[in-house]
Amino acid sequence: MTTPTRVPQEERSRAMRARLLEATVECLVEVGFGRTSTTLISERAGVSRGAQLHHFPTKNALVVAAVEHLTEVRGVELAAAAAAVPAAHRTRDVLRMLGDHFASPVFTAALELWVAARTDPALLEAVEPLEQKVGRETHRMTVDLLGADESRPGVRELVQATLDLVRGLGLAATISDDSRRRNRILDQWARTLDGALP
Amino acid sequence: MTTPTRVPQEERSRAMRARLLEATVECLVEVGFGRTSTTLISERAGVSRGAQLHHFPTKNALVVAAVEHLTEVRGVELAAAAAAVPAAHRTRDVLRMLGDHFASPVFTAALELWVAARTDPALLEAVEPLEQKVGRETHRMTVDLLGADESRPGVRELVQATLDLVRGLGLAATISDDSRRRNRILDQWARTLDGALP
DNA sequence: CCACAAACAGACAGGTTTGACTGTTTGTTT
DNA sequence: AAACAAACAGTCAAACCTGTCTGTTTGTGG
Repeated sequence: MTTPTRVPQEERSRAMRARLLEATVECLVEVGFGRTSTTLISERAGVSRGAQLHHFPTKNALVVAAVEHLTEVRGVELAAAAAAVPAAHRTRDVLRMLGDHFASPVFTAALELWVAARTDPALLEAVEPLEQKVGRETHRMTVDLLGADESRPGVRELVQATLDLVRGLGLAATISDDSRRRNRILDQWARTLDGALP
Repeated sequence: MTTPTRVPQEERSRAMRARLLEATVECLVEVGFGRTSTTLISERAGVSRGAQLHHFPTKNALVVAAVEHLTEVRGVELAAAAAAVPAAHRTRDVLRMLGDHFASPVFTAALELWVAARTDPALLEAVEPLEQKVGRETHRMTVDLLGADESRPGVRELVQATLDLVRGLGLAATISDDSRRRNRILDQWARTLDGALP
């Protein structure tokens, strides 16, 4: 008796793909790349194996698409976080924001892909350019937020160091998330940076 | 007619285990944790599957032993590198030494285990304490090499930041090893550190 | 020299994973 | 409405991985 709600193919397809990509990222975070099987993903997404194979013929196709999706999400989250940084205590708060992002699940998922890609040429091909893109964008954003003058010698390197630092902190956070330690370090880094930059 | 060279059991056993552990680490570096199978390890080590299972009944036993072995190696390599740092340009050379270590294959292997351990309780139990130990030792060594005075406020955090920075640089190096970029960043950080520390 | 235990070798079963394949439903187009 | 294509469902074979098991060799203690 239910009216067979008509749903256009394109939308169905898009929803299905989105669910699969979301599930893939969730699996990466929760069980890691190694144990993330296509079966697990389809179960988690509530999608039949047939449908999954229809949209993503191989596991690699699915994972690569997930990489792209994740890059999108990371960009959006970063931009949102950047917009929320207040004007006062600029440096400190910018660093804390970066530290938080690089300790979040999206970064964890990216890390899993990053490490997996190291020994998987097909995956590397997808991961490397996107990661570079995110890296460049993050760098530009950070320079912007800090109001740093990159024409001065050493400034560019300090910003890069800052980003590599939060990456290192993010890595440490995946095993033992000690946000107090992280913030202490970042606060001190902020003071040092303020002394060295302008 | 060859004299059947008599080799005591203990030595044979030790050599066999060493070969297996070496092969395990090599596999971690070359194919990653995910694709590292017990079969692959035994092939690579030139050890029969039976012998392998005799010395390490389960895969986990083997990997855990490899973690311990790797920790040993990391400690030795770090100590050796530390001893080789010259007296002049202290800070710069110490940082470059750390940067090199965290971009070396031993770190790559440790990274694979680190990431895998995040979602593998049994592995985490073995990795976490050893990693903390290495972390503490590295910290102490760095403080020593830099002649830093940790009683001053902020100094401890700066040393921690330095170590997290090289960790982040090491992570970046696993995909695109750009040692020039790394050294530029570290050199600048050395200058900043020299200005901030004493 | 003999009995015993450790070290070693290789086959085998149970379980997973992947992607191919066949068949069914649903939307679109004419 | 009919023909067609896309979306979806579920089964299956091949490959692989792990750990058990049986059998053989080699060193060691009596």
